[in-house]
Amino acid sequence: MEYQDKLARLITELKNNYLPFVSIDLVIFGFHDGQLKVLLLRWKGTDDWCLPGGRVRHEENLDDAAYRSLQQRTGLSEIFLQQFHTFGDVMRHTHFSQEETMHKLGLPHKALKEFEFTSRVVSTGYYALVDFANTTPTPDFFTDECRWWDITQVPPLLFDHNAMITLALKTLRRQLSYQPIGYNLLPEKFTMPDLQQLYETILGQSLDRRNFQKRMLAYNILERLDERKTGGAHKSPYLYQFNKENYEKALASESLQVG
Amino acid sequence: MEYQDKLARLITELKNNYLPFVSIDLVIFGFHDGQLKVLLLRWKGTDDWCLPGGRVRHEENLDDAAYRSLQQRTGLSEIFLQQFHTFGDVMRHTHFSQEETMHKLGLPHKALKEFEFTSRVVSTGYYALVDFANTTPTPDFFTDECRWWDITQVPPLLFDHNAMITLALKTLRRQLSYQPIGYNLLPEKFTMPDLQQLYETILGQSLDRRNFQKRMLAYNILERLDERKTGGAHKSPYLYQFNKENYEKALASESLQVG
DNA sequence: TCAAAAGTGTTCAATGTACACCCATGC
DNA sequence: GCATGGGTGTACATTGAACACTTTTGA
Repeated sequence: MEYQDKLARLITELKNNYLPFVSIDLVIFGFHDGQLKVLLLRWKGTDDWCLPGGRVRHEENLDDAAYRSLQQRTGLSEIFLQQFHTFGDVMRHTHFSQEETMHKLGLPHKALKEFEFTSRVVSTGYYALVDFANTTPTPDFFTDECRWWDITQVPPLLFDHNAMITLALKTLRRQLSYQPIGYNLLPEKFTMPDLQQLYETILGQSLDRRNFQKRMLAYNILERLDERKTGGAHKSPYLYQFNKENYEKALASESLQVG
Repeated sequence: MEYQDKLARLITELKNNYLPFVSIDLVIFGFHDGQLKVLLLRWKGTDDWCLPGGRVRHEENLDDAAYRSLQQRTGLSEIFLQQFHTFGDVMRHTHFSQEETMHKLGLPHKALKEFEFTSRVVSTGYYALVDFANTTPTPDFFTDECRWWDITQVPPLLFDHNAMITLALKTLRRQLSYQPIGYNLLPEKFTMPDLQQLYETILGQSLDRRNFQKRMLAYNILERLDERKTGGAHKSPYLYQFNKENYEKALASESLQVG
C-alpha cells in the first residue's frame, strides 16, 4: 500500500533528521476582498482543520524551519515572518485522545510507537503576512486541502490552534502600532483606501479617512505615483508604493508611532 | 568519586525524565541601591558565567519548568515570570567547542555521548522580576556560585546569554509602557521617589519628578498611606503600597498608557 | 539657618480627533 | 446631473513635556 510505504519512509525520515518534541506552527495571514484571511489545512479524510506547521531539522535554525514550512505551504519567499509565542503546555495536544488523533490521521496504531505524533510537543508559533493573490496553498502529506479562511469564520481547530490564531492576531494588532504593515499584504501599487481597508480589517474598527492619510504620509514610507486607479464611479484615487528603504528602516527601528 | 557518581545519576535522570533538545533560560532581574541586577551562575572551577536555566520534564508544562527553576535559584514563589523569546539557532551554543565546554564543566568525554549537554538545544527565555532582599541565590550541580550582577557590569557570558539579557531588557522596557511594574521589585511600602528610581533604572534615563507622580497616580494602582518615611535631611515622602486588585487588573488588561 | 529633597499646579507644545467642502468619475 | 467616494485643510481636545515655588526635615 503506497500510503503506508510513504508513511513509513516519512517516519524514518523524521526519526533520523528532525528534532523530537520540538515543532513550529504558522499563522499565515492574507488579505482579500476587505477580509483578513488565515491559511488552514484539512486532515486527510476528515473535516478537522488546523494550522500549518512543521518539524525542525537537527542542523536547521528554528527560524529557518518556520521559513521552510511557509515556503512549502504558500510557494512564497521573501515574506514577513515573526515568532510570537512558544506553546509548551503538556495538554495542548490532548484536545483529542491519542486513538482519536491516530484515527483522524488514518495512521496505524504502531505508528504511535514509531514517532511521537501525538505526544507532547513544544511548539513555537510564527505569524506571517503574505500576498493573497500570489499564494499557492499546498497541502502536505497528512492533509487533503489547504485553503484560506476568513478570520471571522475559522472553525474550531485541532489542538490549541484557535488560541494560537487569537494570540497571533493580538500580536499583529500591537505590531501595527509601532511598525509599518502592508508590504507583503498588498500588491505593489495600491491606493490609500486600499491601505486603510487593510488597517481597518486587521484592527477590526473603522478609521477616519483624512487622519489616516495624514498619519501614513507622516511615516514617510509611501511614495505617491503619477498614476491613478480608474474604474470607480467617483474621483480616481492616487496609486502609492512603499519606499522600501524607509519601510525597512521603520521596521528595524520600530520608530513609528508607539501606541 | 562522588562527583562522577552524582553526575552519572543526573545524566540518567535527565535521559529518563526530561525532554531532550528543549530547555528554558532565565533572566532574573532584581533591584538594589538604585541599580538593576541580574542573577548569574559561575560554572564549577571556571570564571565563566551564564544565566540560570533548566530542562523540562516530560509531564511538565514549559511555564512550570521555568517557574521551578526560578524557585530553585531564588527560593521565591509568587513572582512575575514571562516568556520573551525562543532561541533556536543551531550555532547558539557553539560559543565554545564541545571539548572546551566539557572541560569547563569538568565532564568526562563519555558524558558527551550520554546526553547532549553541548548539542543543539531550543531554549525559551523567560524574564522574572524578583525582590532582591528576599532572594537566596543558590547554585546548582554544575555551578560554584550564584550571585547578583549589576546589569551594567555583566561580563561576556557563555553561549548566547548576553543577547538573551539584551532582549529581555528590551522587552521589559517595552512592558513598562503598558503594564505596571514594581510589585515584586519593591518592598511592600515604598515612596514615590523609590518607584521613580526603579523606573529610571530600568529605562536607563531620568524622568521628571512631577510628571512621573501624576502619571503613576493616574494609573490608579497606588494607595497613599498615612505614614511617611523619615530619616532624610528633607521633607518626608509619603509611603505608598500597590492596590493589588487594580494592579492585577492593569496587568491583565494592558490598559496603562501605551507608548 | 541652611541644604536637600518632596509636595503641588500651571503653561506650552505636540499629537490625535473631529469635522466640511470641493472635485472627479461612471452611470 | 447625480450618487459615490477621494483629495485636502482647519479647529478643537487631549496628552505629554517643561518648569517654579513652597514646605519639611536633619544637621
